[in-house]
Amino acid sequence: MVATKLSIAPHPERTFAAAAPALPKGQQTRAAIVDAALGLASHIGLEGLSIGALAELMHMSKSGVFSHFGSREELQISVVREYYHRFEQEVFVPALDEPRGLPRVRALFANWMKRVSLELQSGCIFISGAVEFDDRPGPVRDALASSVQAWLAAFYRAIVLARELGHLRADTDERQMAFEIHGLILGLHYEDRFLKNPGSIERALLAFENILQRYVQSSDLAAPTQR
Amino acid sequence: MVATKLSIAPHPERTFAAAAPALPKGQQTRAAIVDAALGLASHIGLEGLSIGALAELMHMSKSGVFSHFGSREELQISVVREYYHRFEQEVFVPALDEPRGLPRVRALFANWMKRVSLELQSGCIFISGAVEFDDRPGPVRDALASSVQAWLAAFYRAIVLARELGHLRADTDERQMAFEIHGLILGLHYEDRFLKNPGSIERALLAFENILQRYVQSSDLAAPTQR
DNA sequence: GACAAAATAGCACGATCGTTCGTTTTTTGA
DNA sequence: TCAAAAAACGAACGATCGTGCTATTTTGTC
Repeated sequence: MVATKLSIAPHPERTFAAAAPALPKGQQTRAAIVDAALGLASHIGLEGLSIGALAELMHMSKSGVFSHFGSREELQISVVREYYHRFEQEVFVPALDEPRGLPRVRALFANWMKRVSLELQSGCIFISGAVEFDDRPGPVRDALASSVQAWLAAFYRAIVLARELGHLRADTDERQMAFEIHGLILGLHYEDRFLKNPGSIERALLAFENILQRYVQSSDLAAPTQR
Repeated sequence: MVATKLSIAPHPERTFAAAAPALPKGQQTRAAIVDAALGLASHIGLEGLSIGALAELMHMSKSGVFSHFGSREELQISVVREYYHRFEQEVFVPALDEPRGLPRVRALFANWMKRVSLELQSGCIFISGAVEFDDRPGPVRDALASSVQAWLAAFYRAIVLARELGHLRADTDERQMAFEIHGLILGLHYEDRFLKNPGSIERALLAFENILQRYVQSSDLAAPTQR
């Protein structure tokens, strides 16, 4: 069985429209709005997203922006979906080039780190959104949570594969390992972005190697990526 | 022997009990407002704090609440300070009863976990606040960041002490160890509170033991707390 | 119990928010 | 080219926000 895509299903109707790039004007500006909204939400959060500020940024009227979504919630959901799509393309897809098992786990983590490192200047809506919506049920929370779960499940599956291939110790608890790596990413985001602690990236990389040392078969401990 | 004043009340009493040393009425209601605001901010965040909602909760007028602080910012700062004070009393102070070194590090972590576990139902403003204010300079951010830094520095010092006492390996990187433990707490908060993943507390406890195993002198690896 | 001071209430302000509605402009397809 | 459809605009709404005023009530002190 081949892992092709993360399990979440984005826009099914978009797949066959790729041939003609002549998108209708509406979809075109809608995409531009979502793009701008994504940049805005990265800095001030999904809750901080305001249609007025977005309209000003787009040189449009409030109602012009609004009409593309019908509600603020729908705008937020569109932003979450777009963010997820980019995350998938930048982090998950390229790692499929690596052979299954430990190399792919390493690639997934490396891409994840690369993305988070870039986001230390703007912010990650998977993290800020989690805080904003952990107590607020609704469709935005659902979109956010299912996106994060899809990514974490993909990462988890890569770890399971690595154990099955004998790259990890047979008694490896894959959920435990995924938990520890996820925590390390969150620690990096917190300590660099909020506390402005220098050296956080290096600490996160080292923490990953430390975790690997505990779970990997000693014979298979491949050298970490050069730097 | 003359009855001496206990520094700490033997049993929790209502804040407005008659035994209080005659606080001026103003300070009294101010404290009650901060208490209510802390509860509110735990759920909806420091940014979600609104004076109107707070007034309704207190059965007071908006201006009555407002006059105690002079600005919303001052209210937020007061909440941060109160939260820090409680954190210090519940997590840091009790751990001083444990002997220096590894036992104290264990106690600090155990108290930290106990507190976070309780907060999984409400929320931790050191975490939500970090996301809300990571990009927003100002006095609220300063109060928040210095509070967090004070706590993390205290935890770091306990680790340094443990290494100096020979409880940890001589080559222990204390900042690295503190980073890894902090990340584990953040992972617990994220996965339990937002993703509602069961078993997160157990994973966090196990992650702590895993980290300890890496840094502790093998001869000094005291048994983890019974359960 | 009187009186100054402190605490609280009541009201209104300007600003911003998401949203609705009717109109005008632009795009689209035959 | 032209009419229908889609897109964008502009103004207004009700609500909520923090905040500044001036009264009114409550408190603490002789």
